[in-house]
Amino acid sequence: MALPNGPVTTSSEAEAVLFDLVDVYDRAYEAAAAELSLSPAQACVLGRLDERRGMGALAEELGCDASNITQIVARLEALGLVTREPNPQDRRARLLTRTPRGDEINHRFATAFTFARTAVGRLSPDEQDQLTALLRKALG
Amino acid sequence: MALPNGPVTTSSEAEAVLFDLVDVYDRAYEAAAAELSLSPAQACVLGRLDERRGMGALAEELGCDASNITQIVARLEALGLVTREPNPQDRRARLLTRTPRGDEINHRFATAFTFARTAVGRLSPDEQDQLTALLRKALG
DNA sequence: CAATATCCTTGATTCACTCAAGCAATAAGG
DNA sequence: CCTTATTGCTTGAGTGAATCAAGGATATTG
Repeated sequence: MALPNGPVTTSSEAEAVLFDLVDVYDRAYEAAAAELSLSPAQACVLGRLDERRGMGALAEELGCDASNITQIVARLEALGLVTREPNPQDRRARLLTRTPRGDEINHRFATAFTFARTAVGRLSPDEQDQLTALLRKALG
Repeated sequence: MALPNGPVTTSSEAEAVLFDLVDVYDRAYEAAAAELSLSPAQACVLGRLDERRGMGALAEELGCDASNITQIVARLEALGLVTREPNPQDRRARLLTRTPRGDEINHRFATAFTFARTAVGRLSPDEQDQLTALLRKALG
């Protein structure tokens, strides 16, 4: 498990609950990935291949170096979850696609990662709307 | 930057905002640590040494292997931010203490990590209470 | 068509993390 | 006491994520 990101000394209850939420979320994500023998990074990349796309696009979206993607995708490819085909339009580029097995694992991951669903499910529809509004405001 | 933990396909707006929050929080934490040339794990450990304590206590609280703590603390010690003194009561154990410089860096980190403070600060006191209550309920 | 920029990979390095082993010291049981 | 755990931490080996610097191949631009 990755160490939690916090807490810094919290000066309000709201901050403390915020930290708790993030911590529990992150751990749940990691645990769900682990159930499928994936690292969080692998689960993340796999989850972003609903449509085929290039490595560069992923790197930009995820805010990391392209070589990091190369390396993560190489492992996903070795696991048979992703293919990396040449792009006919541009032979420098590669197009990433989930294999059927990749689709299945991704789906199982989405099922295993219940945290967000469960948490939101504890709230009534009205409360869900309130929460959404409050978090949007807090995010600025 | 660590890759984000998500999104899984979100089925509700609330889930999507939740993911956003976690993502922005985690990135802000990492960025604040980076400002002080700390890794998130180092910032985390440093932040939990308000009182002197042993390695085992930390490992348990953080839910990781003791050897992980050994290694992170070794780096913090090499940076002069933490000392690892023998425990007079139990000579197997070590007592971790922040050095004055460790205190200063920790304080600067807490100052640099504005995200939670800022986010909560965008809400009125009433809204903060609502958010706290909603998140507590969502966390179950 | 030459210079430049883009897409990705490789190699080197650092750090986080885990597991298995082991050492040293304390605690427990005969 | 004195063996036998058990506890607290470290070491070593291994994996993976991440970054940076360099480079190869293809596109694009002047």
